[in-house]
Amino acid sequence: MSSPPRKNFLVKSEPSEYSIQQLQQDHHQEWDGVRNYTARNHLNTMKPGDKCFFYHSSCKLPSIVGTCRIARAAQPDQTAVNPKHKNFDPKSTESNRWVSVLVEFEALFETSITIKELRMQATINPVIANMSLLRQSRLSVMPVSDEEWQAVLDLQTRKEQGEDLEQLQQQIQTKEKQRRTKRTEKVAVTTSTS
DNA sequence: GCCAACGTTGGC
DNA sequence: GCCAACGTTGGC
Repeated sequence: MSSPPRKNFLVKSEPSEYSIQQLQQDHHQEWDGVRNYTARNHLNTMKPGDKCFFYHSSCKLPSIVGTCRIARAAQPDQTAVNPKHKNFDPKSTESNRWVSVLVEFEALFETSITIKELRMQATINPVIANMSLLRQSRLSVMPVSDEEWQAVLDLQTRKEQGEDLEQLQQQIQTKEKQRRTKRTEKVAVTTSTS
């Protein structure tokens, strides 16, 4: 019996709250405190072995900074029904509606991929452009397709090998601008000679 | 600190 | 079920 195909996700955390460096030290961490239905639904689809990009949000350089694995499927989020916990949800005390998963450290990227780089790449790569991270900026737990997963890893490898992802994009933009200018000039000439 | 893009709440 | 008001997220 073969195991179901691995799925990919992206989880966000403010590094001032909980960073990937902290996860690297802890090895495992209960991913609790998610209080959004869409994000929760994604938590519920997670299975042990699934992979996640770890994203640092609300910081100097918002970036995909590494990866982690799902170590345990979703179970009721105990912090939601604990009145003393900062993530206590008063409306959850009767029937806890929130869940948490257990994540396990996998890798810290040598070079992070910033949201800025992703947005630049999005203009030339439709796979990147379609990522939930760019389309639903407020979602904290989201699926990542195999294609998207690979595209980000490819970017990461290229950056690690010294390629300037923003520089490349600027060159392309300059070329496009030149093409547009040429076209405009051509039109201008055609118009003036007619 | 600003603001856009949402998600949630509650009156009707 | 609609929608206005309000709250939150997160990039900049």
